[in-house]
Amino acid sequence: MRDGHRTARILLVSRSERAYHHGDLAAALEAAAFELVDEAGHSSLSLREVARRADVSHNAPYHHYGDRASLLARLGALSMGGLLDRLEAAQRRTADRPPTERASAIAAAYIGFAADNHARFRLMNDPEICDPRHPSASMAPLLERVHGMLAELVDDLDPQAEPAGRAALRTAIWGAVHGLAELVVTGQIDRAEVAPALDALLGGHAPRPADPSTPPPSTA
Amino acid sequence: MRDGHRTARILLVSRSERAYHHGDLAAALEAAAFELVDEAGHSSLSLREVARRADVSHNAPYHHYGDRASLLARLGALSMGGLLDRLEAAQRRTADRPPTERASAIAAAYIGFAADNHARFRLMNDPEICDPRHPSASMAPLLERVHGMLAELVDDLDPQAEPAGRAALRTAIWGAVHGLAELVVTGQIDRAEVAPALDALLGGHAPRPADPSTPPPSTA
DNA sequence: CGCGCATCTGGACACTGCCAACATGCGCGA
DNA sequence: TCGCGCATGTTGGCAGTGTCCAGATGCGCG
Repeated sequence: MRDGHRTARILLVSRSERAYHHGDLAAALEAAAFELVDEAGHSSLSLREVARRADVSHNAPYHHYGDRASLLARLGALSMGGLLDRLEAAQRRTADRPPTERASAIAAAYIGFAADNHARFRLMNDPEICDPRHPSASMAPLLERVHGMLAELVDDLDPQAEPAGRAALRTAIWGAVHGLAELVVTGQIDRAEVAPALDALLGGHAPRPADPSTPPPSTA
Repeated sequence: MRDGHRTARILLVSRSERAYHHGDLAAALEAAAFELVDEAGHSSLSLREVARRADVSHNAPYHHYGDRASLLARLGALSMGGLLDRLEAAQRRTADRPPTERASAIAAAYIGFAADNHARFRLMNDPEICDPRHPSASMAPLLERVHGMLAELVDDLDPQAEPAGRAALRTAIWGAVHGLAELVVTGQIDRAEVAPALDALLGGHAPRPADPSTPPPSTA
């Protein structure tokens, strides 16, 4: 440390040359954490490595997140937000198209997000991190909106079904879309197999498999 | 340690009163590991705790599994074996019934296993542990058999579809069943919602939701 | 100006996975 | 039958981790 004048000028700007207070450390931590998650999955994420990448001490994160689990829960909620953005974009893009096409577009968006964000998708579906049954789940309102979209969709697909049948159809479709996403993420099926399967399921015409109009979500 | 005669007689039988060689340590380690997995999920499993429960030194497991990942992979393969057992039992039980009923029974068995074994189901579906793309995946032959069952089933359900359609229907059904299981495991839907959804999906009559004829798999 | 408190720091502890070196005793060949 | 090799077990050690504690820093408000 102390070597005569001030402090050693290490390569570039080191922590010692920065203001003591960071400014927006929480965001920087989340960005660094997403970097790690995308690189190697959330199970190997280390709070200390996050702090290192944000160029702060190993204890700084504790002033923004009580513990590792809280950080991961936050990342999960952010990821769910990213998924929801894609779903709503697909919904808007097909607002004036027939229901089957809308259903296909939304399903493709769901699975596309999972395929583009393996690690985040697994993170937000890990019940040890984001358990919807937990009372303080910050994901609850987001899940609510996903459910809402699904309900609306199924109502459009089959307007004259009685309530019980609609509920059953809703969870069936949800399960199928979610399951296909999971199979892609775990590498059990190839992404190319998704569109035909969706076709078989919804009967309608699935949109082109690639979905370039919605870029992968940024960290923010 | 040394307190006069022999060695301290600690409560019950301690490691020091046991034969130096264990006999079947591998099995004991797997049993202890499954215990931990079932209690708190595989992410928090610690090799040292496994060794402690098997009453051996913290390094003994390394002579049976190269590292933590290998132990978990082994547990994953064992779990997959348990699932396969249930599926084949359901298949045998409905061998002479109509295809839709057989499909319902097998789907219910799949989801029932997941519901009864949350932690093991998650373990064997974690791509960081059991990646089917990995060449040395010991689960490959098991997955093969699951695929075989699925193929046979879909062929029975729709005998005169052309190959492409059958493949699509196969992954669609697989995805739906897998997705419903995942939704139950992550707590996003209740187990009771499964049967109606399967009904909506397969059209047929699903078997009773509970499935008492196949007890939960033992550790072995 | 000065005080409080959110923020950030280094140090410490218990725990972990894994490596290296040594101990034990079963099984097999001479 | 002996004794030697090697799988199986042991203790010890290292680096890395999550979390707690006590102190340093500096922004904002009286």
